[in-house]
Amino acid sequence: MARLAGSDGETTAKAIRAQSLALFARHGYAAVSMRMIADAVGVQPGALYQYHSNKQQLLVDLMRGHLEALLRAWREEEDAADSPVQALERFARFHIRYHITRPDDVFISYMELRALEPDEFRAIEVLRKSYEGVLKAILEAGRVQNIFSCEDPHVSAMAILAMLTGVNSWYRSGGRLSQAKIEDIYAVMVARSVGCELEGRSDV
Amino acid sequence: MARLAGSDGETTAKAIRAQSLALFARHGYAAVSMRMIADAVGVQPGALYQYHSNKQQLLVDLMRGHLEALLRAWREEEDAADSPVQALERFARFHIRYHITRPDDVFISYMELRALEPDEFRAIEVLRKSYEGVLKAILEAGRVQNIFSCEDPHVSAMAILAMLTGVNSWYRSGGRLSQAKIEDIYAVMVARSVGCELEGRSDV
Amino acid sequence: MARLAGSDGETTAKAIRAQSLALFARHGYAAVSMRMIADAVGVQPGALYQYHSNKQQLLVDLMRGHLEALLRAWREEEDAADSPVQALERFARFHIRYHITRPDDVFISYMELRALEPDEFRAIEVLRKSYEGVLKAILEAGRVQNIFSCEDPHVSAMAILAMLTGVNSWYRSGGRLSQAKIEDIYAVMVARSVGCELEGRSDV
Amino acid sequence: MARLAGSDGETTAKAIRAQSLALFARHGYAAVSMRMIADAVGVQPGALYQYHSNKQQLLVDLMRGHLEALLRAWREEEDAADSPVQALERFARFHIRYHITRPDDVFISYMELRALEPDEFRAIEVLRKSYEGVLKAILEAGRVQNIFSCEDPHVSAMAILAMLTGVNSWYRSGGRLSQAKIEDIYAVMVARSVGCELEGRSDV
DNA sequence: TATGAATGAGATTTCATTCAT
DNA sequence: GATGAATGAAATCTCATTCAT
Repeated sequence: MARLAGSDGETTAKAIRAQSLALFARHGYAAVSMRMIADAVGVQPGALYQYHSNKQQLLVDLMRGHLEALLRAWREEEDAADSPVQALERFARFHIRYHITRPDDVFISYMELRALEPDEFRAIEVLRKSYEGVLKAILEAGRVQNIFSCEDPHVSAMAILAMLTGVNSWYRSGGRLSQAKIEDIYAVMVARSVGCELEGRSDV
Repeated sequence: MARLAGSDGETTAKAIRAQSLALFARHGYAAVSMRMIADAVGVQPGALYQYHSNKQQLLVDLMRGHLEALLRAWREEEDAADSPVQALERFARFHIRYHITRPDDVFISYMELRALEPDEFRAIEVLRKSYEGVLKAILEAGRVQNIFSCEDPHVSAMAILAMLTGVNSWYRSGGRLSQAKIEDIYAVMVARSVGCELEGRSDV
Repeated sequence: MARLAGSDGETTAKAIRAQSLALFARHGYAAVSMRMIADAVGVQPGALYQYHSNKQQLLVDLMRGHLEALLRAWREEEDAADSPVQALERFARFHIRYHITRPDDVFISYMELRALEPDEFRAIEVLRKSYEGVLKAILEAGRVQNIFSCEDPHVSAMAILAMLTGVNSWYRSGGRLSQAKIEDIYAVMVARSVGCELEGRSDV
Repeated sequence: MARLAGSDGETTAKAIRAQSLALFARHGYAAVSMRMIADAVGVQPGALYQYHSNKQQLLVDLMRGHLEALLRAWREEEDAADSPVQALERFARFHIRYHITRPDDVFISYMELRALEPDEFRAIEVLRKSYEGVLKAILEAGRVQNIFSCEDPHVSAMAILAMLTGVNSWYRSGGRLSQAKIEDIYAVMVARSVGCELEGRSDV
């Protein structure tokens, strides 16, 4: 019919983001239909096209939103005064903390890259590589200062990111381990993986 | 038309496995149609139903085949005489070696669990947990002998598996690093993550 | 949002007529969406419904506007003192001149009759037959005076109108032939088709 | 379900051609849905895609089929021994006879060119221009031999084709005039339009 | 007078699957 | 063992239209 009394574009836009994120993460982009999203939002499928020009663009908008927010958050978190060891710990803790609270964004931004058409893929890859570059720079700085025993910063960065992001594959909030404890455990493992012991935590 | 001269069920069966594996890995189960698989194999879609009763069962057959082969391979690899440190290194090297050569099987067996219907999911999970149990047992053995500094064998096992399997996300055969070198690097990182140094390799 | 400063109903009405005419002529009524028209006009689709109650009525308004203007123009052009030959030449020249400058109106008024619902169709047919009657009357007058060799005025009228209107299918303003030259050529052909030579133009 | 007992591809293919031709001619390409065609044929819409890869290709197949058959038919009809006057009469009679029995093919092949995408349009235009070239060659031959008073063969060809094809806009089989009589009338008009009288027929 | 949000219907097309041959 | 023809359901997306603002 027409606009329902009280309906509001911004509210609908947020609901579409939230519901499509949850559905894509749970079932995968290809397995989620626009009808499923519309049902979750409480509108007809056609209404989704007022907000995203097609299904692919909806996915792109979710990914771009996540990666841009992630990069902004790190820029606020980082401290130029950190030593490489401090920077590595800060990064590990930040990564876990940021990712653990947004498992759906994380999952689709890493797993649904294959669903992107070439142009969209390239645009998103730029953002993703930009974040990977943060960790690589930290490792490289530690390596040239002979603080890290890290033969190949690229491989180490990939391994560390895989390990850190892997938390999301098993973490459930309210589970046995607190978020802070998980940060502690992983910070130590990350440091050790480049040959460092974090001070005062050899007991972990 | 009837059977083409020279067409052969076993050949077709293998081609279906190979092509569906590659397609599911590249695009995801939901994004691959039976027609795409049939085209890749060189038959009509209806022919696929001579080998797998439906699309879901085709996926299950691929996963079960992979996981059963993986467990068989480990049983041939393991050595009851190993110390926990040796066992951990053997496991790390085995995991990388086995997985690096079967990236498609690995990928779909981890990523397409969500595409399984409940009954099929449970059956596959049993196999998967059985393999995770191998690593957990090694870690637990090292922990009780005070060889590993490993507070929580379950968390550590998940972290290590994530890191090891993560190789597949960036490894390309013929790349800069040999498979043996990658095994070395990861064996050291895995050992360090539980507080051990592998002998004679502090230079890695 | 309310009315934009400076927006003006009459301007919009004219723009809707101009743009819908061009789009219907180029792509056909059924292939043009209200959204396409709105985009061309520079308004939202809903705004179109302030001027025409629905898409069908928009088409009817275009056709009626054209046919009524055509009949008015002929009434101003015709000369009761003409002989049948003069009247036929006048009609041929008028038809070409009037139609050649309004190709879009002409095209949709002839081609989109099939898109009209029965009631609207009948109303438009009355206007169209009224114009065809003009030519038929001229031919009939020439026939009864034994000036035209024209066995069947109806068939001849249809043939002549098809030929004359056919100019629009290839004429492009600024092309090789001037409008006046085209009028000359067709006036001669029309006259000859009923067995007459126009005076002083046997060279054409 | 599956193939119905007794269903047969060639039968269905012909039915699709016949029904889509009739529907496109009556309502226009854009106004006809695949569902309408499927209903007329007596199959589900999806079955149409076994015969034509999409709606556009269905239209192209209809047009190409018509134009190729038309050119083949003329090649069998033409007689190299004809004088220009004889050739012109033969062409006029052939054109009317061929087109009058295939009004739907004719209509869509001339009117739905605008519905073609650029590549398809070019391919069809080649065929259409090839047929126009037949008439132009006849006119040109008569002009250089000073038999036809025809200043511009291209314009005359367009005018004559418009007139001849225009028959389809009013002819109904079983109507007042026989097909032979219509051929006679038009043959005379066409000849006169280039300044010739057909022998023994000045009475028409 | 016009917008912005939405609807309900329907468009084209693809899908997994079936089964007579 | 495989094809070729078809189904019934569902996918993505567009459409004309409505109406609170």
